[in-house]
Amino acid sequence: MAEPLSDRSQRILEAIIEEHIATAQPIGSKTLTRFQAIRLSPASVRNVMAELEDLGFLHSPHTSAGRVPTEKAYRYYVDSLLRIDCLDRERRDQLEQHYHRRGLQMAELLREASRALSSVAHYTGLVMVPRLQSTVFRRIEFVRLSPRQVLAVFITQSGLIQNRLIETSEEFTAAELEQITNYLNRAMQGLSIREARALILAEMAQEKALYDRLLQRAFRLSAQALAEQGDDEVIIEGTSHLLDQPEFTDLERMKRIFRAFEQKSLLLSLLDRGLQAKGVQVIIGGEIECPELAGCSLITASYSGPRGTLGALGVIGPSRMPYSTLIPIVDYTAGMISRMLDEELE
Amino acid sequence: MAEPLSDRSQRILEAIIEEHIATAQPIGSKTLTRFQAIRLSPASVRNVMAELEDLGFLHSPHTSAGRVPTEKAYRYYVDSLLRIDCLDRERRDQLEQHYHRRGLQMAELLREASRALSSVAHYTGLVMVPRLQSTVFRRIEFVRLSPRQVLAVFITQSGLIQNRLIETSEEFTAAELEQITNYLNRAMQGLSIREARALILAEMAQEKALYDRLLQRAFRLSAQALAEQGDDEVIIEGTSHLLDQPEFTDLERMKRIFRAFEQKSLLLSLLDRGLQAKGVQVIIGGEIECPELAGCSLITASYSGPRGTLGALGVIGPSRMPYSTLIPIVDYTAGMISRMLDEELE
DNA sequence: ATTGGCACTCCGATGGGCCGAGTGCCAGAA
DNA sequence: TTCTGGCACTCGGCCCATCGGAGTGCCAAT
Repeated sequence: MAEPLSDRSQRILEAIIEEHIATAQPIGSKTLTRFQAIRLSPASVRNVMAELEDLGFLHSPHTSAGRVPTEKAYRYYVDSLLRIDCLDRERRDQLEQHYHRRGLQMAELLREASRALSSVAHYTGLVMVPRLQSTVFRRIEFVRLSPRQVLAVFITQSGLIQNRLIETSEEFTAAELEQITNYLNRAMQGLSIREARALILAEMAQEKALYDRLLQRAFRLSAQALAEQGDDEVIIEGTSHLLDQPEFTDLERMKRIFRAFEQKSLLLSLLDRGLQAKGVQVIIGGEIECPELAGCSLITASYSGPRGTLGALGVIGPSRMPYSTLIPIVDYTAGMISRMLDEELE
Repeated sequence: MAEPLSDRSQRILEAIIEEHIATAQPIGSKTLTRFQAIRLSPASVRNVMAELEDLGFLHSPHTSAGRVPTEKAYRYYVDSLLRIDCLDRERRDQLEQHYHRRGLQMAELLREASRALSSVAHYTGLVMVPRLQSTVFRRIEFVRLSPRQVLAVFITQSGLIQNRLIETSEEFTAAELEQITNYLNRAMQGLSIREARALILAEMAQEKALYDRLLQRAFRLSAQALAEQGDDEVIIEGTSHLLDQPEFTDLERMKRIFRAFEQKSLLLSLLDRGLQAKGVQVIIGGEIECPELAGCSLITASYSGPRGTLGALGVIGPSRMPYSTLIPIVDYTAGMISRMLDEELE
């Protein structure tokens, strides 16, 4: 599996990849000789190219076209060749500008992040909204709206606020609600929403044993409040940038991609992978393991609040993407969001 | 301006429009003679067509192609020729299926509506989220999170729930917050959010006259809570259906449209127009008054909660759209949403 | 008023020929 | 052994000419 490419092969491969990323054209041997890094005749370059093709790094669309990098080449490039530039001043300023407005709610902040990503990167920005169920409970509050309607508001340690309208089968007085609120806030302190919910369901299972009628009702109420709820959890911005890519001439392919974008669960599972690793992650082409997104790559990074990882964000586009400029953008954005969440929540 | 088209001209115009909507092709005289409604020779049809072209209803892409309806033709068709079919059983069932899940929050309900519209109509669905500022205030509640953080939750008569995290410059005790809550709920009963905000700002202007220190702080707090806030107010679903339209071969045009979709404020102003009228409204081509959406049409209808109009929804796509099937779908969806909102909120 | 006929126009598909870019291979230079 | 210049070859893209079909406008006949 280990292919120790010679220094020369590496330089040529790198040049081909970068040139192809820039022009979207197949690259020929003569073009390459114009690079200073390559002081060789076209013929020599051709030999190397033939070799790289055998190794699976290049592909010829047809006999008399140049060569195009394969996904394997991009993988190798990202892993071994790429030196990640520091984010240049101009782009950094552009990114910063998006966050001037302070005091944004988390939801707005994340949307702004997606916009920032897409507009600075000129690619489609994705941001995964934190999964409520795995964040830590902080506070719950009930507001009585009418005899049979209660509004539950709960806040997580990471600052997510969620509210839920509950139709109750029995009435609660304001005083009862206050009692319930106090009890629950004590009982669920420090648990994740998921744990809190499990706790309540467990208690409810022993309901017969519960002599305290109020408690019984409290449990029922809070179970409803904490119920799993699949709100849409991926924010996509800048899909129109995809249309500017030359790859776009392939209509069918574009349709596939746009359809994939409408399946948020798909994107969610992709971003989920970015949650695992610490730094920036690059998923290339087939690694996405999703036929609709064939030929696409994804750059993701996770962001965190004061108490650990919250979610992931990134950009998506054709595999021929300027990894060296996009990686710092994604990285910086993730760091920035993390910082802003830290500040905002105590 | 009144052009009393002869019965024969009308029938021919109608046939051309419907055939063009179905096939996306220019229609020739011979094709038309295959319709039973038209018992004429191609030559006669040609005479009528020439006439219709002079009147501005038809357009020839070039000499030897058939004719294509102009926007004026679509306008005339929608206003005078179209008989709106009742929504057929199959489509109605499809729509109903989307709303099986009960107890949705309004935001989810609206998203589901957008999905339903797009998937049944095979067009792009738009739903405008109710404008908070113009809905009627029902209840406000403050929750103290930390010494300097207060969560404001307010609910409108129409059941919209909004929460806002407020950083306070001074501390509030729980008791103070409760007092403030009670006062505000009394003072703002029955006002729109906008009015409530105006009231508070007016009171604050006379701040010097306020001897009650608590009241003063209450005003400041609630002004922050009710501050205008431009959350994104249009839900778009099913953009990929646009890609299935034959018009899509015109790449530049599609790019324009997708870019327009990213400017939510644009769509908002369009849907706003739908708010004025009572029933279904059709906006055709140039009437949209927006160069990015040239050649597009929009079908909208308004939906309402128990206390009046809340927002608008609809579908958007190329002007060559099957108005007769889409209008009932939009109409039914608007009615359905209104009904569900009625039920849900008392 | 309607229709059949006819000449005309123009698009789009088809196919040949040419050009240029790029390749592989080989023999000779370094 | 490694590199390079040269050469024959391949193949896609472009230009152009041709041709058929669809549709039109107009006119004379019914």
